[in-house]
Amino acid sequence: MKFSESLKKTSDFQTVYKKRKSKANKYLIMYVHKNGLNINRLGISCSKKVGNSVVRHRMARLIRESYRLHEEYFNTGLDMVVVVRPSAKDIDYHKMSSALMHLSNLHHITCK
RNA sequence: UUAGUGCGAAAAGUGGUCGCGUAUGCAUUAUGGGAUUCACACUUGGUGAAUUUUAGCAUAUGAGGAAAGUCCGGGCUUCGCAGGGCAGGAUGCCGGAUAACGUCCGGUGGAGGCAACUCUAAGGAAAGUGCAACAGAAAGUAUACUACCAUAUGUAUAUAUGGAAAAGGUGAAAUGGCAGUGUAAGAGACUACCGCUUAUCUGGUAACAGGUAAGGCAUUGUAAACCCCAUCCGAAGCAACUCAAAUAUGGGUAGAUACGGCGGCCCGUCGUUACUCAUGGUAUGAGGCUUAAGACAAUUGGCGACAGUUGUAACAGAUAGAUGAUCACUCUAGACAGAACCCGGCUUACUUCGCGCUAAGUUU
RNA sequence: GCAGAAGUACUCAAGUGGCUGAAGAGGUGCCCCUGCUAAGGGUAUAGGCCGGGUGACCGGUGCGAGGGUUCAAAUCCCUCCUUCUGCG
Repeated sequence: MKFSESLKKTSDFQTVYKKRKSKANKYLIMYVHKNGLNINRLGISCSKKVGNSVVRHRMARLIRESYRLHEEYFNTGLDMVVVVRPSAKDIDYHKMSSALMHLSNLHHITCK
């Protein structure tokens, strides 16, 4: 990913959560927080309620792939945390991608 | 064909486009990629040159049979260590395999199944201690409620004394089983068969099996109760541990009344520098990290687990954690499920296929 | 990844082989108190699930699940499941 990194520290996750700026739909919850840098940082959270390790890993891959293919549409300077909800465990890439872009539009962080 | 039982194999495939980890190579002052223009051959597209822009590009390779549960065993690392014992824990028919095991293989006894076959914590209760509720006369030193027999009293019922432990009843379990002899009634009191115990013979490495003789039945069950006997075990775990080590702490040297804050200014007061050494081992980085008691094939030995020899290919190694997305085609339409130091097992989850064997039915 | 603990009525829980037919507390039901409610006091039955009975009640099963040892298991042993905790 050219303009982005992953969000790694637990404290980074906590700062994003504490802003309490969240939007949600049936499959995902998204938290957004301005980080003051010129890159985006993406964090993915997927609890054990969603499924076993194979399912959780697949969810993370789908979100990362959808973000990568739509990367140029996003504004820069953002920390994002995407939480996967249990109803998302059976969906395919197209639904996941549309769900992610839907939340991004709700947050007004896309530039096109 | 149906039902069952044992063993083995695989874990969708092919191609295009975009994307990720690792290794190697070439680059990081024009090598490679992208874009534009021109030329060549020309169906998409390819090759060469120039300009411009960018930091990468090319090749190879990349999750499992259970990677899972963490139930056992071992390697490895650190700590401890002259040697031994106690405590604690584990195992427990016999023989073997193995680095080791609670695993595996081959046997013995027992249990289940018509059978193929499967299961089996299977040492010791005459070393000692504990426990056995309720019921029952009595639960381990045995004992006598009903009922039986004899004698005495008595018409009889019944009462007292004695005999005996077969029948009834209780219980999970009642002091060998069954038949006969015997007797007042009975009893291993005696006899045959079976069981048990002891001694002994034969076969077997052994567990054990088979036979002979004697005893005359004592010696209930429980050791997944304590325990006894035999064998084994030091503890912790890659978040182990090793190396480098910012900051910090302490010391030394240099430097200067320099700079900043308080203040109108001076005085005063507070804070601040550079280099170097030591301590300690945090943030962070690197190692540990993948070639190993390894896999596959052939062959030799062995009933087998397995061992020996030869040959072949030798590439996951991430660190908030890499295998994905999408399009097309094919088929049987794809279950359970993701490495985290590494191996050997066990257990659990689960899809499909093949082969052998057993029973019943049908056909020839 | 490694190491450890727990699971019993609706809730908190006692119970370490046998009168558990499951103690105790909270909660629930009824009554008193009050004009009404809360608080307080008194009292009673059943305790989950299945089957039978008009009913009182009766039978079976049940201590996370499944096996085993034992005459007998919530308790002892084994294998799974779920929840929680610690280690940077």
